[in-house]
Amino acid sequence: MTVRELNSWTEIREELHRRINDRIWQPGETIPGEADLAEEFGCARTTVSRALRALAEAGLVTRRRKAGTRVAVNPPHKATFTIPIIREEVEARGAAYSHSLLKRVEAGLPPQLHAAFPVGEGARLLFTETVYFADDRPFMFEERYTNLDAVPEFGTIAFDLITPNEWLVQNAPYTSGDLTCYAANAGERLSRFFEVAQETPLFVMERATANQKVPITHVRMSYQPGYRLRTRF
Amino acid sequence: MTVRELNSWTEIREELHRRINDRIWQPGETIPGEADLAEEFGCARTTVSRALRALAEAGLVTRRRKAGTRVAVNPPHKATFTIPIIREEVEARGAAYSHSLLKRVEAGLPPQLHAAFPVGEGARLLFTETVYFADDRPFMFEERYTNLDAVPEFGTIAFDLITPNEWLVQNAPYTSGDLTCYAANAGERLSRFFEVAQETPLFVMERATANQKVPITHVRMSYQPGYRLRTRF
DNA sequence: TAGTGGTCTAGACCACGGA
DNA sequence: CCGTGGTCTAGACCACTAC
Repeated sequence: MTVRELNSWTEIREELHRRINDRIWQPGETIPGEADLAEEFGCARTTVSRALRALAEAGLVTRRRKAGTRVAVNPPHKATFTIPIIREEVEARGAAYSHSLLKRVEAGLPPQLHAAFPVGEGARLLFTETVYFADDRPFMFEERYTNLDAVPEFGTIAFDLITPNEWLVQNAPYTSGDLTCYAANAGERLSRFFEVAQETPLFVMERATANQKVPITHVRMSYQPGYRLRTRF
Repeated sequence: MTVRELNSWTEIREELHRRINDRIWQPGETIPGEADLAEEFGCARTTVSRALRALAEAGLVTRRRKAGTRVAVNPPHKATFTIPIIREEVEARGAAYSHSLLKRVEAGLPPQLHAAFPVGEGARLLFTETVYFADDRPFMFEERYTNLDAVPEFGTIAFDLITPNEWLVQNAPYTSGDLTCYAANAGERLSRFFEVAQETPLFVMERATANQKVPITHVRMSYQPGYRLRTRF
């Protein structure tokens, strides 16, 4: 059997992927080192390294110095969601986009949010409430606390043309964050907005962002009934 | 001002990240080419390339040949969820794990799943229903259709020690998939399992996997009331 | 301590795609 | 066309860590 020379890292990645899928290398087994594979494929070690790094990022193999590269036993299911800008998401559905600022007031942080959004006691927070529409029907309901000590300019914006979210995305960079998804009943207030029963289940996302440990904003987004967050992998 | 020489790709990534955060390079602006940056930092172009690739994967910049590298205007919010093995998730909470197979029958695919799980008409499907417990309290309820034409051996397994999911993870590799999250009411059946009102909102995930376009399995996972899917970025 | 992956270099060629 | 990013090479040194 003649081994075809593979010299592109994507080809090598696919070949290694195939060997794992076909159980040529068993789960938990240590596969040959970079140098050996490079020799087999007739390419530089760097190229093999690139392919193996891609497989490691995908979770198919685990790599450790000295111990070598092993086929993952339980390849973790990883899924990357791209949280779209609401405006783009609505327009992608072919609907007309609009939004409306319902509330804008300096307020204290509800106690239950202290863990998720650790601002100090004396922090100045602006609370905003925004509804996003698709074809004049409510699409998403947003409740947001923003740290004015971190982004003072946020307090001076009229959110008629731009949304709080869009302004923050463009003007308040963040370095880390936390995202949570859960299900909740619409309840009294949201049931009126979405014109459904109070017991209607809604998909809710909460996101907190921070810049170098300085809390920027915390937002709860309640989506219209039937909303689905979807991704392929 | 003396420019400190940066010769590690992570240092360079951080420096470029800082310049973007500090608006030294405006959103939408084209930043210097790899060769220029390499000269500035006193390192090889490969190293700058590595740093820029990382920023591109994070969505902070967009890169195109000839056009160069631009600072992203609306950095997309990306979040990677790691869908854990239920056994590990339960044990990570310090609870005792167990599971129970409730049902196991060859069945046809419900019409509403045809879009998400495109098996042919004559496909042999095994339907399994499994409850996962944490400390003897129901944690997750799983309804699964598995394509026996793709993984015949699946039909011969007694799922007392291993769960359908674990068996598939270890024995049926997949190359692509689709993940959907939404909120749903418990309804009659699940309300009895979780011992809650029928109107209780539950967090639901549906996952379909395929190997080279051959559908493998479709699973709906309904989590206990109050469950939250969480990730940091 | 020795073996393995991780990284950096200097140079080269190539592929894409804007002008 | 031709500039830019994408990739490959051969070699070197380093960092981590299992043994």
